[in-house]
Amino acid sequence: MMNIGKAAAASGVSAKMIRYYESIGLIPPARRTGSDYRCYTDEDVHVLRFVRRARDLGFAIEDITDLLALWQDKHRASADVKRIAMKHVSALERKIGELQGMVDSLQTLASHCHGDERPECPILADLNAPAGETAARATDVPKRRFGRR
Amino acid sequence: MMNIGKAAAASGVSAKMIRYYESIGLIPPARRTGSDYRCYTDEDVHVLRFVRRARDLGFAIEDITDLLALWQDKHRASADVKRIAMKHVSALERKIGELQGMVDSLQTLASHCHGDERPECPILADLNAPAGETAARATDVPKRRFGRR
DNA sequence: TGTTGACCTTCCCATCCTGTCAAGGTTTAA
DNA sequence: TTAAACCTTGACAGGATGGGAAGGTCAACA
Repeated sequence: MMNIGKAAAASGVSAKMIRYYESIGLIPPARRTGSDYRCYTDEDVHVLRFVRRARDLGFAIEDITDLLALWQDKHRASADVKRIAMKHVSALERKIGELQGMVDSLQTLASHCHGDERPECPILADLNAPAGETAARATDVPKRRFGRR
Repeated sequence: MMNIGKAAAASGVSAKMIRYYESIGLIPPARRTGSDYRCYTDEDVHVLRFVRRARDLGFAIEDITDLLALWQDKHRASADVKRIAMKHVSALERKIGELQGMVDSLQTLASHCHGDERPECPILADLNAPAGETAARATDVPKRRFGRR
């Protein structure tokens, strides 16, 4: 049995986030001591580490809820886990594609920019351009920018 | 001269966001009619389109502030523009690397997962693993997940 | 002229995850 | 006993965007 600070250090999840995960129901409410301190078992820490690792892999909280349930279900089908993972991989790849499209556009533009003290600049010229007439747009990706998750 | 709705349609920036950009000082306060309606010139719309395109390229509002200033500065040095753009490219590439690391880890794990009705699952086993002992971690990237920009 | 519907205004709330800070209670070690 | 190091809840911020409520304005049509 340990305090939230110990559990945070042991799991790699900050005390703040542990309380947050509890508040949104991702993890069950912690047991409390007489003075209302949360206390955690090694098993609780195990759960927190699971959550931490899943976050590091970029899973959304919602997915983690599902993964946790499967993790604790001894009769789960691995297909269910795999499906969640592969759906996430698709989302990641879509985002990578968006970002790569931005990189490509910018590099195309920058390659034509002198980058000296003169004011002429194809990068600004492109930003300037009425939609559709822009030079660099091999990869037409925009819309939602970074992950909203 | 047009209302905010027209300006939004003409620029591709929602009325909501036009007001927001004004509130944070990215664009100057719009002129108003007698009844306090904002009104915009074609030139104003031109600015909004510039902002829109820059957002599509993933630039943060802060960068766009700088780009707008350079755009309007006839004596700018193209090097200044290029520097902002390349800094942004670096940030994008770092993010791409992070996401790609997640994808690689997940695909490694998934490739060893039967994905059938049996419960054994290396994906869960990895999430389960005490930090450091995990199988898939050729690309050690995690930490900050999606773009916080 | 009156009504209707499509605009516009401001202000507040929510998202998503995380950090920081404040005010106050508890525990522990010196 | 006191000070340090914990813990508690609650509030606020941030980045960019959407949603909605309550109320004012304008244009077209009967």
